[in-house]
Amino acid sequence: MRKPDAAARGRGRPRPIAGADARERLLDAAVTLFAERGIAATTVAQIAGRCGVTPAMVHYYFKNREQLIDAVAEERLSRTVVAVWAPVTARDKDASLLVRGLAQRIMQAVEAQPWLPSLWIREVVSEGGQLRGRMLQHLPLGQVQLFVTALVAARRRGEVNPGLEPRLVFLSVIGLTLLPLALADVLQRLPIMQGIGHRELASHAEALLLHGLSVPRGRQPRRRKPGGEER
Amino acid sequence: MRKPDAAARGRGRPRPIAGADARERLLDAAVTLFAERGIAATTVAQIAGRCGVTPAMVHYYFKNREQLIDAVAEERLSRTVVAVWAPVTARDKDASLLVRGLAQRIMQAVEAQPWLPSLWIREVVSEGGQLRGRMLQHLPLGQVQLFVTALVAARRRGEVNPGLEPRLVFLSVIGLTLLPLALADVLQRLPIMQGIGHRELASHAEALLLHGLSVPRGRQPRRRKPGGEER
Amino acid sequence: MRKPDAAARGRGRPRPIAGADARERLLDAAVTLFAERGIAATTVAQIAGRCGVTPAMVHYYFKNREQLIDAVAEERLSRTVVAVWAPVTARDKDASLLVRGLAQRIMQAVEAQPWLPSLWIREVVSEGGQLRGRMLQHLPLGQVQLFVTALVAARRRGEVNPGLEPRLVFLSVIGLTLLPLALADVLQRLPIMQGIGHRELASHAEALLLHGLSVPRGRQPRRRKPGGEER
Amino acid sequence: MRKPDAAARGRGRPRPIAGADARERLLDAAVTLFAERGIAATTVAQIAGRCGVTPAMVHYYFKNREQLIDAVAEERLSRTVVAVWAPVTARDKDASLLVRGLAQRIMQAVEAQPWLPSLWIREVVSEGGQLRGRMLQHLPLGQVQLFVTALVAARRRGEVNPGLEPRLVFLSVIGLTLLPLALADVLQRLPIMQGIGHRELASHAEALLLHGLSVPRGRQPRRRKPGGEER
DNA sequence: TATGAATGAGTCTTCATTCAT
DNA sequence: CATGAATGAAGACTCATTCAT
Repeated sequence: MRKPDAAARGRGRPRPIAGADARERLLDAAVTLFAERGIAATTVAQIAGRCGVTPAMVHYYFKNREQLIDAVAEERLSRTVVAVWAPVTARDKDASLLVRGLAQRIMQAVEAQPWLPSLWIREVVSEGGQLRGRMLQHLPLGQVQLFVTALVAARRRGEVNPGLEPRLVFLSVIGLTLLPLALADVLQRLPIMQGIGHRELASHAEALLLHGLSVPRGRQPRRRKPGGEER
Repeated sequence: MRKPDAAARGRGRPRPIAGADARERLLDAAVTLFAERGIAATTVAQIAGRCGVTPAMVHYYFKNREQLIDAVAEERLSRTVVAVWAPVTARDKDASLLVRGLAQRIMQAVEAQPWLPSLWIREVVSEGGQLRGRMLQHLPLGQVQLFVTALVAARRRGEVNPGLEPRLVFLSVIGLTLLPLALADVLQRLPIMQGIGHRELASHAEALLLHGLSVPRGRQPRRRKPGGEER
Repeated sequence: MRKPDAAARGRGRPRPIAGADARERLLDAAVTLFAERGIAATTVAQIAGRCGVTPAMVHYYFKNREQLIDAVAEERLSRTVVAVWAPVTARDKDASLLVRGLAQRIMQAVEAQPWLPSLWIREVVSEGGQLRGRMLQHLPLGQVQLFVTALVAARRRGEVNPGLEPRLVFLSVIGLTLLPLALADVLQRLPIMQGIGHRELASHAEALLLHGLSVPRGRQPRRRKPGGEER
Repeated sequence: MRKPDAAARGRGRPRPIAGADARERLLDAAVTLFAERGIAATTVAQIAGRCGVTPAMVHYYFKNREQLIDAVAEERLSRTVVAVWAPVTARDKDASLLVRGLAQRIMQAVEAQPWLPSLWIREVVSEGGQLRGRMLQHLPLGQVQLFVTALVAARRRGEVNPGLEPRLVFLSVIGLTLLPLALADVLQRLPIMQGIGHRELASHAEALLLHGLSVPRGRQPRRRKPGGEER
């Protein structure tokens, strides 16, 4: 257990494939382990072990544990976040399309980077998460702003449920996608949840989001009938 | 061994900071720190320090770090969870009321236990969370089952958006409440998010949930047209 | 060699004499080892080993290697320095007595603290010495100033070799005492140096200092005959 | 293996920083760093870095860290020592001239090799100094012997202060030159020591040494009164 | 109850050293 | 000559845990 190298060599695990980009492979191992057990609970030795190298190698490429985390934030998480938000432009007007697009890109990102939900939930969303600060700086604030602005406009035009707070919608999208996705593996183990996979999560979230976003009947412009809904 | 409280409470022994029993105060400190920085990043010494006692005392009361975590799960988290779910009974039929009730009780619980969102998000929802296993055993599965069953029935009666998966609804409630609440303190620091507090989060979530839960116009019973699910 | 404990226990070396002030014993071990091999070359484990305890104990008492060094500076070196300089008062006028007193107190200090010469030479005198900065703050500058002032006055009164720089005299004392003392153990191994011990070093230094300090004949006040001595 | 210089010198191979041979430049960097921070605190990488090469190059030229230190001793320190002692011959009889000569050559050596005082003080004089053993073997014992013998003779002839120990005189010279020189840079930072440079150190040391070496008045041959040694 | 002293097991980090290229 | 990649060994430091008092 002190030297997983010996154990790892010999098996079909990734071995020092000379020339292969060790740095990239270390980052992959790191991001996976960070998602699996949390950054705080992941040791440099574990990351190294996954790649069949010694802990010293990790320092060779990253100098610091801290800088390794930086690299994960910038070269893994950040890129994913950009990919999710980049398609949002000033020309997008339709609230439903915007929201559906965001949700779908998140689901796609998770398909390719299964570590995303757990890592985001634990290290960005949670108080004191180790990637919070790092991510705040790398957030595509411009796109988020566009997203919010478009929703505000649509709401003003009466195309969006007026009970919603436009600035919170993207958080709702995250809450309805990443959070259940982070729980996906436990769900599968629960007998009650049989048959629920990513596809089901996605369609549920989309149904809830899109209809929830739409304007309630009683609130239709011009056809408002009195009767206080939602408190 | 778990409860020297009763025995100790009666006497007038000298205590560093008069007040609640040491054991309870340690649990409070633990749950707070666990929420603030995560279980893995919290040392026994930090917990002890918060109560003005030595780490040895923590072992006196809990024997183990593991057992301390157990105690937090059972005597803090579990109770809160029960309080949230207990009111769900077999008699509840109205889906809206069920969902609204759940959401409101979650918000109330957070008001009293501010550590809830962070702790739940990081240690229960996240993969490998240290409270996952412990919570699964303490989940009021009976109530959850009632909740799901009621939704299934309501959906069958055409009172619920058929695009939704009844078994996922309670997850959606969590995703729309605890996740944004866990981010509340960061939001306050963002200029764009000025004016968003618990109240706004609650009303946004409720608006989204309740309307999202309702039946879309085109889907009203009696006017059901076959096929045509979203994707 | 990894665990000197086992080896050390059993022998007549200082063993965890319960109750005995471990902190003091650690400081003693530290100062000795620092003198023997230099601060940079002394590991925390070596210091602990000398006292028959684990390296963790060193951190228990000193938190840091750095703070251990601080403690050595303040609680060992500094005190010795004070003892050497404290007797200098504003009432001392006689240059010879001043210099002889300083030299003698240094020799006495070395008798009681054999680590003094090596430690001072390497860690205070040498460029980048680890005790330089720390000692500068703890130097009894007041006394040094008195010493210099007295010499300046005596020189002005014609009682001191005018070729000397009063501000450098105390450095000369150090150079003539601590430096040879630091070499004492090598000297003893050289056949040519047989019979030279502390006593001989002291009397040699004193003879050189006191006569060197005195006024050369050709420079006696009132009897000055021309003829440029000392360049 | 020691000298690829000759072979390399002829060619026009690409060098990071054109100039002296890499090996010589590494030695220069090493001796400088050794003086600045001590041998123990100097890493091979630091030495390499100063020359713009990789640590591996240091091993190419010196095989070992130990052998690098050897080379510094032999090819830097030793040469300087020889230069200082070489001029001492069996024909020198005058004690003053001998001592003054030694002192002056030391000062000259320091002018050309500023690393000398610190390196000598820390690594030769100090107990356990890393150059002690190496220097003992390279000391020009013959010349030292001549020096001592001449002083013994002069003392016997009544030309030298009889309170001195002839074998210790050269140590006194070192103590009065190298030790203050090692402190020179600190002194400059002290306001009290303003205006004290190498020149002042030299003249002070010479004044102290030469007069200290001379015969005290009361001790002049022919006027010796018995008894009455200092102390 | 409560603590101070003590430790073993680990974690991060540094560094001299090697080696294929 | 020269380097980048890689490592073993060690060193500082942390922490949960124990135990005598």
